[in-house]
Amino acid sequence: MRLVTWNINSLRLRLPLLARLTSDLRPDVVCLQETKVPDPLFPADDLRALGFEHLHYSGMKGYNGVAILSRHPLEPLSDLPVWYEKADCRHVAARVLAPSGSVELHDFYVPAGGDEPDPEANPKFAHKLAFVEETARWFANRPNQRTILVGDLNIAPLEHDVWNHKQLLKIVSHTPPETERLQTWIQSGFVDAMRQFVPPEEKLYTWWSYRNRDWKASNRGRRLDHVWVTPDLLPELSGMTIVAEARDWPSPSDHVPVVLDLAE
DNA sequence: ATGGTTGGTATCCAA
Repeated sequence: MRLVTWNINSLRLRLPLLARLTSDLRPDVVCLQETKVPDPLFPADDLRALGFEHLHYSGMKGYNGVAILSRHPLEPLSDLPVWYEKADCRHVAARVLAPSGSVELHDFYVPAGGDEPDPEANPKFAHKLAFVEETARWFANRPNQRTILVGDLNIAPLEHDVWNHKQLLKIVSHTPPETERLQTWIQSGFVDAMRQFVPPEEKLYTWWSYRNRDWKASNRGRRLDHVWVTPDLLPELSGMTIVAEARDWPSPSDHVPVVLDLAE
């Protein structure tokens, strides 16, 4: 099974890029974040035309929004918590009935957290910290088996998940309060699937800001997008690819797709 | 220290 996670930053605007990704890589399942489309306007017909017959999504006007697109049948998980008492379309989950064995799949879009890394002064940062605490607690209190958690978690946890560790310690996405909480979350039952393929001492990015004139030349990236799996799935992992060239596609997202291959 | 760009929606907010 080939799984992709991608913060697409407007699904409707980037449907042609999703079509390109689909024809280039033939994913079985695609998890999207920042779809920015309310459910009644979700482009389901376009996605079915790309081969994704099974769709599960949660979107709202203007912001956020997550979606799972699948060639295999989905059984949505309908009783998910409302994180931070805000129904703001940051989490969907479903059981994927793949021929190689079904898996439980969670697709997250964690709050970005604003600019000021102080929960007292910045309510967005307080929201982000609380969101990660709540999700960590929830996963710690349930059995996690054959489960995959993906998404834009908006935190780069390791030193080499950012272009300059020391400089970014005070920048939201790489501050200790965030990386510590992410650590607690992953320890609720997961392992970092991307780092199974690339050692922690190697730089690894999935996002490059729009604000750099030449993203490739400056290469000031961060690994904000993640793929976690429960340890029982480790023997089935067969490959991981960051589709960095997508950052140069016409009208790109600032995030690039991450591909995980699981054995047939 | 500052500003740089993009998308959705409405002329500003969020990232």
